[in-house]
Amino acid sequence: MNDRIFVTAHDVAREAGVSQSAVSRAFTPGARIAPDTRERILVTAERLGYRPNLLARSLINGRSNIVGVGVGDLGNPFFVQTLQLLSHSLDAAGLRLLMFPAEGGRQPEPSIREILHYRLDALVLLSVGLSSTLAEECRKAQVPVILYNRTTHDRGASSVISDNDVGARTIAAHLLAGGHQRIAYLAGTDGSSTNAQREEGFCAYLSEQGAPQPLRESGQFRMEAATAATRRLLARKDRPDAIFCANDTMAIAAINVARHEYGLDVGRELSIIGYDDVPMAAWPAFSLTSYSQPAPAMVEETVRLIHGLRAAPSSHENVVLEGALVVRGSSRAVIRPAG
Amino acid sequence: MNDRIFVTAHDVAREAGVSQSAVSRAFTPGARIAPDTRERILVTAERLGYRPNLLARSLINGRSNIVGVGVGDLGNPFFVQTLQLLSHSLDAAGLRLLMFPAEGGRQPEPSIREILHYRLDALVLLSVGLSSTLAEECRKAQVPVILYNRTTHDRGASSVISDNDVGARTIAAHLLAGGHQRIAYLAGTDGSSTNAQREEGFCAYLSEQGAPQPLRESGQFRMEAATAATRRLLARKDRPDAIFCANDTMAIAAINVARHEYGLDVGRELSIIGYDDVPMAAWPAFSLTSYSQPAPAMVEETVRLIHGLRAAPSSHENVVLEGALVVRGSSRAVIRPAG
DNA sequence: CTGAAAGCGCTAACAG
DNA sequence: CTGTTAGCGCTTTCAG
Repeated sequence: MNDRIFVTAHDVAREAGVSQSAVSRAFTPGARIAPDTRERILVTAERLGYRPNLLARSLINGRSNIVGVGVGDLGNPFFVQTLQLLSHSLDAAGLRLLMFPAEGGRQPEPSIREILHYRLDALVLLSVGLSSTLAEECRKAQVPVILYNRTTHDRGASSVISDNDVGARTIAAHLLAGGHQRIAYLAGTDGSSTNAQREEGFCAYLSEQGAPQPLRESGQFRMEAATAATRRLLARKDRPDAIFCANDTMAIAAINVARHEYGLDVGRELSIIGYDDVPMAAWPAFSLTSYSQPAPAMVEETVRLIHGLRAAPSSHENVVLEGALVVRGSSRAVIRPAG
Repeated sequence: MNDRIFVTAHDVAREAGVSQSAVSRAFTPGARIAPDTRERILVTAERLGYRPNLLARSLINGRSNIVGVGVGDLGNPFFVQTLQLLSHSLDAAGLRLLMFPAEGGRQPEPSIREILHYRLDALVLLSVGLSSTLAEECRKAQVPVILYNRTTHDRGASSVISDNDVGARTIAAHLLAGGHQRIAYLAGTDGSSTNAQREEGFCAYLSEQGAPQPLRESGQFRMEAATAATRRLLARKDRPDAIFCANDTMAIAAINVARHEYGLDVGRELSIIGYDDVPMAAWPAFSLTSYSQPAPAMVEETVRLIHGLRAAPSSHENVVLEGALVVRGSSRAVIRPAG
């Protein structure tokens, strides 16, 4: 089955007149080897087109230098941005990114079970839920898990999120300050910690301020569902004057519907607020008020966690970072003059 | 260095009272093994939390089942879409996707040289140029290369593109039919085959029809550069009445500038046409006329090529698919009545 | 500083 | 059908 087409350390050793272990040492950073021997070996290796087989290396030290990344919805620019940042950070840290599609948070799909068979240094789930069976599999396989933009009660899994409670409360305060009377909440995926925290914080703040509870529709964090949900909201007789969307993707969908289907002046007749502050939110076409999640810092923390977990695979840590409200044209900041 | 924390086939064998090779066979699809023996082994393995080490397996059959994917700019939705499709297709084919960041097409960056040390089944470059040194490295490492949305004269590399010449000519015809007088071309990255083909086809058609050559600015296929380039075009005294942008990302940038900085009525005062037909192009906020590249078919072809190349690593193939013009509101289809 | 030798965990003949 | 035996290509003691 093996075609013996690859150049191996043996080939180089024979050609350079040294032992195979000398070749290995020449390619190992801290190894004891005479500078000129090393040089000779490297030259020979270059000439033969030799590359150390990382698979074999990983087999020995039990570490692949590969990080698995489960990605749910790439339709969401926030995760695209995160993936971009993460790929660069991991790359800089000498780690490889093995990506696999991961829908929903139900059963761990076959691919992820498969992926665990590599000796992953860590598994990062980008806004993908961690089922308890998957958590168990990872524990068995000694693969540390890091949830990104999600948390879990499962001990043993780490997580990196921003403070959704503070974010949601800040948005609620902003809307009340703007004098909005009929506020709606466009929810994300039910059962996700992200939606739960944002919804709870939002409702709690309104309640504390004596404001009525918001109308509620679910957009599943996705554009299509959010489009339908917004239509339902705007078709009501008691049409809301503000919609807090649990992420920017849904907020963009809401703007599209409000502006192009209902001809509403977004920012005056209807305030729309998102969450994430994706690059698109700043485009003049949307000018979306949004609560910014610090993606670069979140990714940095993720990579820091990965390094820590490589040393202590069974430890875990839950990181919460601060975000910030970015007010733009899609929301009214002050109370509109009567009439 | 090795902590011996993983359960191995030996452990399972001892526990189940069989040989280690029996365990191997239990996990190999077509292997000759008694059903009940297999069952017993699988149960024991499950209990101990055993997983075959794919690294070791790959070491033997010289094939990692991993496909490397070089990604340049994830700011471009077309590549996000492609990455999404590709991750699913590869997954369905039982292949893993090892992603790495790859800027420009100059020197092969360290990470990609590193990645080659895995026994990749193939290397897919998403709109990333293939330098001749990298091509050489891949040839030496026996890793077949597939360029996606790019071509190269380098023999040995395969490619999957859509017919840029036809696409560009179709757009030119559409603009001429709309009676446009001062046409501009917003170019992509200089030196990329993609831009070269689109520009040549576009200019050739105009020339053949006796129309003047277009104004030209470069937007490097990116939003920021395209924004600046559009400003330069629209600041001219002889402002163009149509801009063909070499991709949708630049077209969106152009629309933003035209509409929000110059207050132009896009589609009437100024026609803007893109290329790729990304999902966003269909949003009412943009309603962008664009030439659709068949991403699903292109990805399908890519995966088909990967399979073929696994069998015959040194062969290669260049695939060209057909696209289609999608006319929307950002361009005028018929000649505007005089006055 | 260097070579010989013993594996890492697994698959693939080879006998039985 | 199953156990034994060689390795895959590399790193890492252990002698020298």
